[in-house]
Amino acid sequence: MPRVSKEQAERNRKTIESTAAMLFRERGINGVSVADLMSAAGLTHGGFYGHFSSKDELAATACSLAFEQSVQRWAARIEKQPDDGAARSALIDGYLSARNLKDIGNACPAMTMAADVAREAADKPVRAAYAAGVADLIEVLASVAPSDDPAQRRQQALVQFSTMVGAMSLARAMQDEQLAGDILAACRTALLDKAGSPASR
Amino acid sequence: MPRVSKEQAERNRKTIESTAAMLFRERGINGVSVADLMSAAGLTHGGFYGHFSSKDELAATACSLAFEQSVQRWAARIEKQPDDGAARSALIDGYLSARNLKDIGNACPAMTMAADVAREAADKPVRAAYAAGVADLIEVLASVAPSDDPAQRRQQALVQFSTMVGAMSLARAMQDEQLAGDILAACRTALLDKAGSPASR
DNA sequence: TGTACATCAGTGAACGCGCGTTCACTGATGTAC
DNA sequence: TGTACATCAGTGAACGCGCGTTCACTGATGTAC
Repeated sequence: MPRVSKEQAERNRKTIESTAAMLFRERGINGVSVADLMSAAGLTHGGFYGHFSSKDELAATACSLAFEQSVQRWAARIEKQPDDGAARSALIDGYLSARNLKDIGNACPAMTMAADVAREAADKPVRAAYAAGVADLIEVLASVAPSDDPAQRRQQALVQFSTMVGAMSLARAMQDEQLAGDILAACRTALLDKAGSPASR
Repeated sequence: MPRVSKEQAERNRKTIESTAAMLFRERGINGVSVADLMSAAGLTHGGFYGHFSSKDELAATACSLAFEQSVQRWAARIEKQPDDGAARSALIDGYLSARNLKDIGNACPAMTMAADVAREAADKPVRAAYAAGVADLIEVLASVAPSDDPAQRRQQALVQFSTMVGAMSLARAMQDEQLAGDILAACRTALLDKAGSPASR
């Protein structure tokens, strides 16, 4: 059983990272023990420290990975749309969907990890990873914002992103309540109205 | 030292509740141990179970208390304003202030406790307390929303509240970063522009 | 009002448990010849 | 290519620690007379 090939070891490391990226979003960093995580990755807990020096280090790596996946998913979605207005609508619809609510493990880490990160010490590596990830997502959002002025596009992206993150945070805490659906629907309507360009609607 | 008067015991209970309402917002429910909490309240941990049957029960009570305080603070602020537009501006400015960011223990529980609550089991008492609290805050917000139609006022309140909660969640996770200030400023500008009635500006 | 005693709010040691992390060990992998 | 052996990825028991909760105890409070 022990001593696996270098290729397999590297695959195991990637599995641990992507498993962590999902579980940390679903249950929070402190809600997933190293033993839970390794078991979900099909390994035993002792091997963890052969790949990472601490759980904190993995938290930062997993956070970066989650943001990277989100950025790529957004970029792919934008590319499929005919123009910026349609791209904005697609991003908003995808973000505020009920499907996204039920699949927290793959949802936007800016929303799922905000509280975890806020309560970590300022020098913990996960904080830097989170801040960089948020900046990246905002940049993507700004790249398709309606204004012609770059500074104003960024303002629009900041507001739109805040609304999206807040709506999902609130909706998730309600869960089966009807209020969750109301929040998502109201924000979807408001953001689409404001974000849609004439060309896209 | 032991056996304190009934009045003192009741005061101790209130102290535990209000201390929990602050600490749970600051550090999260799981980030505060019963011993931490009781010590902050000037007592020892063993006495806790004379007041509450479990930490879960206190979490619900503390959550309700935090929302109650927020609702009352909002109501008091609204009463001081000449009209609904000014009231909206005052609420938005207060919510998205840097002062609020630095005083998480007294900040809006909808934002500080969202992730904690979302990860609790659906039948935990804190979830019901949170959902009820959010509904209350939204009602207050809707009572001063700009539209004449009640249904539309509620939509406006849902969107505005989502933006406020999202902006603070993101800003808090950034902390000393400049991006935190940018987010708050952008949302303040956007919400005030949209929310301000002609009478108030 | 004063005395005797039952009550019970608060104390602090102790419980079982799960956490992050360490470490001696195992045996397939990778390498030297 | 085949053999001998060093390496090291993964295992699982063990560590110290802090958690939520329990409980025997203490002594001021509250009450019966």
